[in-house]
Amino acid sequence: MADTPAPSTGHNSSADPSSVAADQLQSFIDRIERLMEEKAGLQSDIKDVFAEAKGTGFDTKALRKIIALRGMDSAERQESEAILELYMQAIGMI
Amino acid sequence: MADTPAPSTGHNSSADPSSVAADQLQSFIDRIERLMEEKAGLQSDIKDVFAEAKGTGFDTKALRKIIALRGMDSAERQESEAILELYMQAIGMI
Amino acid sequence: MADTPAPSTGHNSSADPSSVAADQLQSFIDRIERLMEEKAGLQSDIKDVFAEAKGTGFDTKALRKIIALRGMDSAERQESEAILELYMQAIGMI
Amino acid sequence: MADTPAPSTGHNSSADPSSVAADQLQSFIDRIERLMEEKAGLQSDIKDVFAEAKGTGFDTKALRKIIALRGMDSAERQESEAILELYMQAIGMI
DNA sequence: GATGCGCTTTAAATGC
DNA sequence: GCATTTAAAGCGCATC
Repeated sequence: MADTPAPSTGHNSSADPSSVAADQLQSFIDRIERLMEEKAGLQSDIKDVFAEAKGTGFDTKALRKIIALRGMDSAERQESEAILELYMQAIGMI
Repeated sequence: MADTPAPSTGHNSSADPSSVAADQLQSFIDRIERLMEEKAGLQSDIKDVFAEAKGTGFDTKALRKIIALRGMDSAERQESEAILELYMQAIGMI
Repeated sequence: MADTPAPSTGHNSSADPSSVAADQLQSFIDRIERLMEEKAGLQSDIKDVFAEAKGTGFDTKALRKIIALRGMDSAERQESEAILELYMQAIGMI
Repeated sequence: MADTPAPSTGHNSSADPSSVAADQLQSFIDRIERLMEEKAGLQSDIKDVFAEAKGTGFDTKALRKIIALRGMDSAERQESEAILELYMQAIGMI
């Protein structure tokens, strides 16, 4: 995994800014890709847990909703509900 | 179709199946929330790296594009190789 | 541009099954693509209306929700709510 | 296209701002639902054509892929042409 | 009828 | 703050 820094040009003096930039670029890309892989792994784990819950008989959709509600602070939750109700009243749904 | 029967009051004898379900539910929620937090942490790390790259003078948008393209590359290649076969299939030649 | 080489070879006798198939294929593709374009146009119109509503001061998210609710029959709506409540009770959210 | 302003309540004084808003809301909802219905109709038509193609002996999956690939083609091409420039931007050469 | 996959749609994040 | 871009979720199809 050691990134062979091997500058292909060979004459990579520190005075050559574009090579430095290229190295930096490569480094940033590597770091980001690494983090993205880890993130994808976690995403996959989450998916697995949902699947397990489903296998145990839980309703996945409701589960997601609960988690979303928990993550919402009650203020914005009430806000959202208030707007919705307002609109529903306006068009006579309630 | 809810299989989950009457959720009852707080106290759980181990003979109470709905309490077991409640515990399971809580457990699933906890696990998922935990994983989501970790994921959010990584997301944040990624953001930081992009910010750092930007501070170093790189164009964030271009950087994102490069990473996306790198990720697509292998998949795309396989796709391309499959096209001909697909066409043949489509017109019933195979 | 379509790469599919037009079977315009003139000597396209009806005894050549693959040419017939190719023509049919082209026809199906054309019809589907045409319909998809129309669909995309409508999709775009919908987007525009949402944007207009937003410009008038409406909350887009709530608007979407109302439309979704209207499209749902009350039975399944109650069902969903019941499950959610059940779960919330189970974990002590209500 | 003439939007029938038709205030549903009937006794809608023009001095009541919330009624105006309600009318607007109703109007937006109607327009969106109408467009969505048309869209659903087209979707259904597309499905029918696929079914017909399948009945004629074509492989539906392959057909879908072909259409998707054709649609991607032009976009992809533009993307590809932009890559070089993007790379150059990314390493600060432009 | 249930699972997996791919596409559409929706929510969030970023940049201007 | 708005508008674009990107990720995630939901949905519908096809298959087994």
